[in-house]
Amino acid sequence: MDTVAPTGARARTRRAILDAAVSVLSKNPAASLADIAVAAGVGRTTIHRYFPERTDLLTAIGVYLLERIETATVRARLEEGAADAALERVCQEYFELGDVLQFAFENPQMQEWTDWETETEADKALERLIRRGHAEGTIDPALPPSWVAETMWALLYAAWQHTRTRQEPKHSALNLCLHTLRKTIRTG
Amino acid sequence: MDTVAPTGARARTRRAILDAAVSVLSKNPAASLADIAVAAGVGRTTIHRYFPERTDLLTAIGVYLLERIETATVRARLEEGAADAALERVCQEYFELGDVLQFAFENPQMQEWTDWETETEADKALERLIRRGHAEGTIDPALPPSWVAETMWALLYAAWQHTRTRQEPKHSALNLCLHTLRKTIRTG
DNA sequence: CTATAATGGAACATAACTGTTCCAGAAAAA
DNA sequence: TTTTTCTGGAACAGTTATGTTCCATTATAG
Repeated sequence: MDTVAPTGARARTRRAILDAAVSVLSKNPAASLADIAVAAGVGRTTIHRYFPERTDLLTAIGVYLLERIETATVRARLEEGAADAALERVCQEYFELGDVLQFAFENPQMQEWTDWETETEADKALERLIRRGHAEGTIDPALPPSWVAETMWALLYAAWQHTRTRQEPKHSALNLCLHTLRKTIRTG
Repeated sequence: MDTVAPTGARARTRRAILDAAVSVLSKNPAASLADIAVAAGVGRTTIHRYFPERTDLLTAIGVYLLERIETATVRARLEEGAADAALERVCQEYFELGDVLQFAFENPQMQEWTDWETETEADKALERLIRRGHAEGTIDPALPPSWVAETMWALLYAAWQHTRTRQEPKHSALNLCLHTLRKTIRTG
């Protein structure tokens, strides 16, 4: 029950709850804890054991998402190769986040639950990358770093949306996304 | 009290409720009717008079939004001039919708409240426009019409977001949006 | 095997929102 | 002014989600 020394079981159920919460809340932001409990295959009481109040769960989701974005960013190894290629790599990594993407977009209040506003490592790394692209000439210097980043997120959302409404396979949506991003950042 | 013959007052308060609802729900999709009533400067009872149940209000918002998008589309006069120029015009019109934009993005459930799925006149006109652009050569034929449309909406969202987080003035965000859209649809 | 940790479920209290009714007062129309 | 329409607020019942407590059961560790 302590927060310290999380045994295997505790860490596992905690994860299960968080994953289920993201999945359920991304489809219906107003879902109840009972809904989440069912999706997690867990008793509602158990959820309260891990997250005393609803807000505790929400803030935990916040840091969980940030972690996942963080690791995805690291995986893309932004410092290697040409900046535009690295940007495409990270775009692909983010695309794989799926649920997380949808959740973050459709729960703007997230920004209040956690320190979403304060710049994360991922944010900074991304900004560095784009500035490097500006210097290299592989990314249009007319586009501010923050705008490039926001555009990428927006295109990711559009791509995900595209797989949803149209029945299109994920890879073709991702291709459209990358193709569009490429044209967007191109110089000139 | 009848639905027919809406006197000036009735139409006015109805509008006030709808506007307040869009404004409030766009910031907090889980807001209560009491919150909306306060924002509208109206008693909660009055809301129930106009919209007996919550879902009635939500569906009404749905058609209201569709109407506003519809008129914005008409204003852009999509049939006139070059396709890419017309696309920029309609993008500007949509940008002006503000709240509506944010609301539509952050309430995906809207699609269940109303016939959001079924293609509207605006959707069809937009698709015709893009196909025309394909034929003219002013819009990249490699991009399916639905993707171009979704990209435009995504960029609009990004632009609006950009005015929010950064303090940037609206016009410069719109400029970035249009600039990016232009590059996106460019052939090649 | 035994002891501890972890879980699920029932039961309960509480709070919040929804939807309804009723009535008095304000606003508009006649 | 008189009449009709529209409105706000109070009061209420019903529903739902939340948060808590307790206990029996299962899994895990030692």
